[in-house]
Amino acid sequence: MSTQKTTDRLIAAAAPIFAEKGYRETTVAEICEAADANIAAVNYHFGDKANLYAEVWKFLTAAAKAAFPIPENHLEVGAEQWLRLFLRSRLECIFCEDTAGLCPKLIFKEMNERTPKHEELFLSYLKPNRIRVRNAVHDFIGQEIEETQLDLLTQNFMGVHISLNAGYQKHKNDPLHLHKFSKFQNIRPLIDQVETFALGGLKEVRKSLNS
Amino acid sequence: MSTQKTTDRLIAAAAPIFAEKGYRETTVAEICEAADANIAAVNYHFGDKANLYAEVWKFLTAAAKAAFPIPENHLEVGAEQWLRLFLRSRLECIFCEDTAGLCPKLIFKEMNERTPKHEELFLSYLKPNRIRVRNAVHDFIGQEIEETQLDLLTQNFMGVHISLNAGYQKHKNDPLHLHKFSKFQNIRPLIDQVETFALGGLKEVRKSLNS
DNA sequence: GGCAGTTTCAAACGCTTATTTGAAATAATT
DNA sequence: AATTATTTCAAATAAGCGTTTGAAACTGCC
Repeated sequence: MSTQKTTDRLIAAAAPIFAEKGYRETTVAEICEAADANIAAVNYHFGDKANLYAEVWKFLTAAAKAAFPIPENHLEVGAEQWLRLFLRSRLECIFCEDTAGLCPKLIFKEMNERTPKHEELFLSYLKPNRIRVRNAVHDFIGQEIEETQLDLLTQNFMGVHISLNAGYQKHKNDPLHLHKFSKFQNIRPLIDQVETFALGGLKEVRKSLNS
Repeated sequence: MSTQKTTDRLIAAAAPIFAEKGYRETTVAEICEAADANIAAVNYHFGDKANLYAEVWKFLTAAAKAAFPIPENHLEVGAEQWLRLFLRSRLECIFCEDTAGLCPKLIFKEMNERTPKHEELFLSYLKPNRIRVRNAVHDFIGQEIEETQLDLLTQNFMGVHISLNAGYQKHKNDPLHLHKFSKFQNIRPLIDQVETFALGGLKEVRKSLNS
């Protein structure tokens, strides 16, 4: 039995389970078992399962932010540099194997599950970041561009790390070899390559908008 | 009451529901109601819910393939051209609004749900395509490249349409404006832009591998 | 030590949902 | 028309799971 308080044990135990299986497929029974707590502990301490889930989000997003910090926006370092920093930060987080690494997994699971807290989590944790990226992309393009086209481009840029996360998560039955991205391999050149791809895409679009 | 056979009505009714809500959140009760069939119809005709789900996959992947056909592989048209055709085919399918358009939605839902048929569906419908893309990307790069790097690049390329699909599916609470990609808008320039992004990324990586 | 407040516990409740059942209705076959 | 096979039906079954409950154990305070 750990010396932590029960609430902390529950959050810590729930995090990897929610990140692995998503909200719906995770049972409070298994969380309580993993936390060495009684079946009623979740409801007693958090009211219900959904509130615990929201606490896990708070916990993991904070962990990820602390582990891979980046400038608040692109104004100080410039659009291109900030986009690079953003992408690298996300990629390192995806491939890291400690608590912070659970954050992308959790987000990925939430992406196509409609949990009771979806709206709230989305607005609190995802939307602000997305707007920052959009602004940086806008600045990077540096010229007139349709709203829709800018949104599309932002989605494409974000998609680079999002889909990589997705592919990485399912490594067990991936037909390719993404599971080789492990701590046993030097991921630097891989991250470099992804950066090249993403920025290359942005540049090509910028170029096409000029002509 | 339709004149179709009950099995066909069940598949046709189940397709949009599974595509919208995923396997787990879909109940056989609502499928039967939508198909104007009795609650026991699914088990009688398909054995269980999972088998009906597999039939829906068969049905929708066939519909998508028929609606947006592409050459079997890149050997006839060349790697770059085939990759363009592949991407366009996928994008048009994502944005189309009839039955074929349900296929990407279904795939998207399956992506992070572990349904009883996951392995089987993955091997039958997803893996072969992925290998074709990988081969085309390999050819496009046209030089020595690490296995892992090639897989990564393939994932990046695939990710362009996958994440776009993801973003499009959740248009309702998307903080940006992806929901504007509707039939009321001319999607041609948007598809062009995505193509520019994806191919631009590939070219930049190819260039970097040369140096 | 005694007491109030807090936390833990095992059992039970209530709800949802996939599946089964056995009879009734319908279709096919002779 | 009669018999058999197939399909439909409403009700029942069974299992999973979030939540509640009320008693027991524990903690801090006087």
